[in-house]
Amino acid sequence: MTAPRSRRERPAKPALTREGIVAAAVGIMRADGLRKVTMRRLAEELDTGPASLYVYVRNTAELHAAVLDELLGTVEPPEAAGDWRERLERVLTSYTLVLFEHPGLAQAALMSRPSGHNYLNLLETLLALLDEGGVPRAQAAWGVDLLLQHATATAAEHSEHSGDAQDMSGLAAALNSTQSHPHIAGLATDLLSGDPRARLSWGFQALINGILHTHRSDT
Amino acid sequence: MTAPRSRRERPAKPALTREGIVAAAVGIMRADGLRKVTMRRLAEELDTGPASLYVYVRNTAELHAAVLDELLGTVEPPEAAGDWRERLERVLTSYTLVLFEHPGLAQAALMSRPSGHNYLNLLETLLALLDEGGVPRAQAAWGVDLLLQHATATAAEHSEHSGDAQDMSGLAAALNSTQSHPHIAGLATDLLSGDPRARLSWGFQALINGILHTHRSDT
DNA sequence: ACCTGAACACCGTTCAAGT
DNA sequence: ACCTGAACACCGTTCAAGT
Repeated sequence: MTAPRSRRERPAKPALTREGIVAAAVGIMRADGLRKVTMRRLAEELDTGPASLYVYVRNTAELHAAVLDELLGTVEPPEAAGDWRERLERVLTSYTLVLFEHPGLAQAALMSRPSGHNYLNLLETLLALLDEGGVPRAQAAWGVDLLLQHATATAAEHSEHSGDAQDMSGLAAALNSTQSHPHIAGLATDLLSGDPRARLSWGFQALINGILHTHRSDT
Repeated sequence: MTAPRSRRERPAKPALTREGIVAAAVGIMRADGLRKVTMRRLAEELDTGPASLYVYVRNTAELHAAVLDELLGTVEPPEAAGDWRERLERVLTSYTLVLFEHPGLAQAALMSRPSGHNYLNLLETLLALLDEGGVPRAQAAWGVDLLLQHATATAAEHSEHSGDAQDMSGLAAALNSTQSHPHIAGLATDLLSGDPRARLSWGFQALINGILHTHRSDT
């Protein structure tokens, strides 16, 4: 007979598992942001020391990668409605919006060549849509990277725009200096122009058009 | 008469200036990589305490941005030879190669909406080339961001590919699972295929084609 | 004004030692 | 095997106090 567990030990200190660790990491991220997802904070949450985590996780980068893949599970699958371009843009937009909430993860995604389960599903979905659109295989293979890179980088850019006046000063100065930077000055309004959603959408369309119409001379 | 400086004080502890600080930071980066460019290490190099640097630099992010702009001074200006597309690709490739040496800076560039002097010169150059190519102004304004984002993100991806077997395992598994991920499996070779220079070049061409042929419906 | 010592509040990772 | 205490080697940033 095993010793009866006292009901007083509230969280009952569950045994460490990789799943439990990743779940706790996701929890911390949702509560306090990715920056607080550190080995030490995570260990504290799990009522142990940081060294214990290294049995299940190689390092902080791998931990962040695992958290990323978890989040990727919430990307919406493509609806049946619309042609392939519309559906492609919708999936990519959903992916981008998921990362928008956690720009730190987008940074991690950029660096880690993700290979998690949910990431692979997303990749498969995108390739299927490109195939449906009749995009030549060689172009689709390289093009899908372009699409994901744009989405990921756009989300990563959304980090703490720490910039106050400092940020503006450089570009603003150039915008007014018709002398030294005529083209920048001439496009003043448009360079900074507005609606991020419209920009993102145009970006995807430009990318799709480019992928569709740019042959790979090496094949 | 000022006190004669002893010849023995070799580096003579030069007075702190923003320029001197940034120069020292660049030196550390070239010697030991961006990761070692920390306030504390920099202070040590300048024979002072970290607190002193905050008179000249708001924080670490701003320091990295300054180092980035310094490096951007080494991007090669466009040659006269070739049509606008070739010259555009050459400038962008030069920019990418400069960042390849220091992926950490590419990461910084992605996040910081650079606004340094050398960055603005680069932006002006790119816009001039797009204008020469007859790219409609509205498309050029948004397109230039797409081009720089691709270059920057590609360089940023070049960070420590810490991945050994771990990295491969996920994608490799999918490549073989014709069942669950037929499109990935079908493109196995091409998804990972080779020459980064060829990929980068094709990427720029696809981007240029897309920018050229994708109207902005909001104008 | 400029500079600094010292402190506050953290990090990742390793390793010998325990169970 | 799994887990841990303790240590090693660092971080960024602030602030009261000095010159």
